[in-house]
Amino acid sequence: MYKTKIDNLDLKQIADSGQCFRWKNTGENEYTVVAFDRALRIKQDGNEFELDCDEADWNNIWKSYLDMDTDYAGIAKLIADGDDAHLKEAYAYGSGVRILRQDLWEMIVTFMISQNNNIKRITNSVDLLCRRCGHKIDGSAEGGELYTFPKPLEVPDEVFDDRSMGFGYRAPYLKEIYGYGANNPDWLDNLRKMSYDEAMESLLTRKGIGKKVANCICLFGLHHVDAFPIDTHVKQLLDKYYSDGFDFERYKGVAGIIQQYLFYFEL
DNA sequence: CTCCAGGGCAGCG
DNA sequence: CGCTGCCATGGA
Repeated sequence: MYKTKIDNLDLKQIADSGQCFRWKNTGENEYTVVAFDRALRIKQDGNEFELDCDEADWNNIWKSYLDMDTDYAGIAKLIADGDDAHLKEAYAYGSGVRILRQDLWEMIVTFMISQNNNIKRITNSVDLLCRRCGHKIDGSAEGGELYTFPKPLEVPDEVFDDRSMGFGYRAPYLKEIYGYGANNPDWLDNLRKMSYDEAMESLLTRKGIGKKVANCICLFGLHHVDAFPIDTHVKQLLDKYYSDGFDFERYKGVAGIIQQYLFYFEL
């Protein structure tokens, strides 16, 4: 058990913010998080957190995952000092939203599934995929068994042909990316070394990854915080509240986080 | 019944 | 280039 205080972090807000599809609400103010082939139970009481791990795991894994190295207080000040009334309202509503540093492969596959899809169906497909092709994580009996996210070579082709997975028309894209990942084992590490623009270019060469999905992968899987994914909701919100244009220049370097506040508020 | 969901692709002009 | 129709699927 590790205890710590964290500001600008709300488990429920993050769980509902549409960036992670494998968080489970396992109790009052308690979530079970699955990432990097591990599970972690987190309990929140205000800004006090109890994490079901030791201090070494916190320092080595979860501290980074929860984006403790980003200055969220500074972003709060940037918003407060500005004159964007709608953004201030959005921030007041979801100041506990963060951009998690999630597993890159999981983000690639998950956001390919997400295209022209809804969060409930995305969650269901991801869950079915993990259950069928991942392996069980130790000590995950209570609150349902937990599984790792299937890596390349861990998903047989027939899984993509199975209609009950709910992949719909995206199934061939997923089959292709799993094959590409298997044949190009250095791809993920190379992506991690690239700039935002380079990563976008590499991602866009894959079938089923367009501009929006590539931006989500850059933001959630590579932590390129300037990535600003524009989906149907963000497009609507930009039209509604920012018909004169959004001030990307002011929020350069944190635009992706701002986008997430706006997105979460719009939901 | 239609419309929509954290879109992208191919086929046009 | 931009525009359009289509893609599979379940819920509203």
